[in-house]
Amino acid sequence: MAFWLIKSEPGVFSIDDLARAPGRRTQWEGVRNYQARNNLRAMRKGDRCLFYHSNASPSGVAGVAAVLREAYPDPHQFDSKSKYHDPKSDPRDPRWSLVDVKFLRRFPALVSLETIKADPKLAKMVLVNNSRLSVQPVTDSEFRRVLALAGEKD
DNA sequence: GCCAACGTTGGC
DNA sequence: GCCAACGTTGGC
Repeated sequence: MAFWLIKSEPGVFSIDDLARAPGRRTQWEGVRNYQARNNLRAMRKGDRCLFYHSNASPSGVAGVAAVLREAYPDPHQFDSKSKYHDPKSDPRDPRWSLVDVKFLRRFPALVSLETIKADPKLAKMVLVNNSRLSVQPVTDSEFRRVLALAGEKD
């Protein structure tokens, strides 16, 4: 099993929104960055995702989701009314992908970015070193460390 | 709301 | 292929 971190602005879509969604699942739509897209395409069913709240006060990891369905073409790229529309994407070779994720759990308390930055064991996290990447890999030990900081067991 | 960091676009 | 201009992300 692999581990990832996925970002969402809680004002747009929070972990509570995921927990309330039908089937507690959602399409992880709108990724329009190639590195993030490649990470989506590398996800496998059952992989775990840290659900990160960005542009929040404070920002931080709010809980855990799981990959339910592996990457397939993001339908919004072909919808001219969508804000995710990409007129340059060819339907025969779609440029953008998404995965479906499902809610696993919400942490009792957010693991804030400040906490993560202050933790020597998390100094190499992509989050700390490339804060703009919206879908990023997380190592096994980083994942377990964030769970520990959240007061959770594996 | 500001602005640094970063990715993308397009002229040449 | 270089790089300046521009747009976006996201912390603060």
